[in-house]
Amino acid sequence: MATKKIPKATAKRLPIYYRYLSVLLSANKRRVSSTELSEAVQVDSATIRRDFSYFGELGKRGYGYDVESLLNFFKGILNQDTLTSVALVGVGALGSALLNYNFHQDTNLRISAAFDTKPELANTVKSGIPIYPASEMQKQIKEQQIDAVILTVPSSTSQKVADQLVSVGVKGILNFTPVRLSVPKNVQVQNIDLTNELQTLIYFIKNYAENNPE
Amino acid sequence: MATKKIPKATAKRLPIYYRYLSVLLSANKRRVSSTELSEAVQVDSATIRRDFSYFGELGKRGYGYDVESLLNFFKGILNQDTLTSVALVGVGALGSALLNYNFHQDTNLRISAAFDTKPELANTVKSGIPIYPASEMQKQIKEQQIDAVILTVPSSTSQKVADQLVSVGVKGILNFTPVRLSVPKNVQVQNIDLTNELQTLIYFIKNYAENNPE
DNA sequence: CCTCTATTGTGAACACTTAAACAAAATTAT
DNA sequence: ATAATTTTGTTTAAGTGTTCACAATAGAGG
Repeated sequence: MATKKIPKATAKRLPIYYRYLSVLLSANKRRVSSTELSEAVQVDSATIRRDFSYFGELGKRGYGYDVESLLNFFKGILNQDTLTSVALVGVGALGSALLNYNFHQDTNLRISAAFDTKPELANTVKSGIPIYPASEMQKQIKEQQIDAVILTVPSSTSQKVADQLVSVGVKGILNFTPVRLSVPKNVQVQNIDLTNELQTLIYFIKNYAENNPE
Repeated sequence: MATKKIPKATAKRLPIYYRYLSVLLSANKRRVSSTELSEAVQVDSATIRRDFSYFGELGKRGYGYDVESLLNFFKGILNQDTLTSVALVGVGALGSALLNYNFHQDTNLRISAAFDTKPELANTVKSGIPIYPASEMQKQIKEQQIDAVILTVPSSTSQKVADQLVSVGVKGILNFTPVRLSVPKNVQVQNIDLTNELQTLIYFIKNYAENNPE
């Protein structure tokens, strides 16, 4: 394991830091303090320093952090020095939008294959990504050694598809279906439930008017 | 304010409970225990009981919870007894997919208007939702008294658009752009950063693999 | 009726997360 | 060179969230 146990809350903020550091580097900023970072990413400066400290002493007292070396450090932590290929399963409206989404612009991530059951989509190319028939899903995922998949199939089939993916070695699923997938403990699931997010937002509007959650 | 202070973590789980209770009711289940719920939604049963207890004593000892009355109770809590209209700003690939997404199927939420700067989209209808030119955004939002907005514009304009929305009384933004919006404290922002989610998933795969297949 | 069983609701312990505060250390100014 | 300033890294404390464990209690079965 590359690093020792980083708190989950910290891990979830790493991409936020990474992105903002890229912005700073593009703007030719040499150094940055935790206070400056704090304003931009809206995380308390003490939390930022604490987060960084899990990885060692990355800054200099009285100076701050060197943008370029910090960015390079996180590049390693976030596996951004090698290209990671992911697959997308379910080329409906949302799936198509994600095929078109430029993950590769900000990160060293790309969707290298998509799968769908609709015969008319089989063996076509969308946003530069080949779409294979569902029947080839397991074979392709094994061959391409893909271990992360974006799941945008209908809810009714999501558990079945997840089982198939797990059986060919997929280790992580970005699950856009509202179903709470049941998978082995060594498989990571990240849920993005759009309806829930919207419902939660409305709830917060009505009930937390004074505060600023998240 | 409808309810006393509900912990944020609890609030975020309410839509999950709500959805599963709907499923149970459709399946004509009369009663459910926290243990059963726990398996379905993958939240510890004690956590479920604690969550419910913030709203009072909703269950019966030795029996569990009555599905229908619990569902109706949460329906009120989650403002599901009245229709809530939201707007969508930015009809690109992702915006279009969300216009097509059937929020109204599971919830009493619908997108009632969309806005975009592209002249060719102005005054057209997509997935049954009217698209207005950006110039009419503030007027329409005021007139329709919309207080929640889905933001799917390019990053470069997101803060500017957010400011415009806030100035006409928008109280909540579901922000799909990677920019951390700066808004007054009484405005809620819920961020969905697709790149971050994918990056975090990859990080978890590499660093939190427990290697305990079931 | 009484006994047995199931399951809640919650006090208390534990775990995780955030943030205040400040000594230590490096930079910057004089 | 020295003093003033800045800003880190970390100690400590407070705040949030989760889970255990069990008394309290409702329902079911004699």
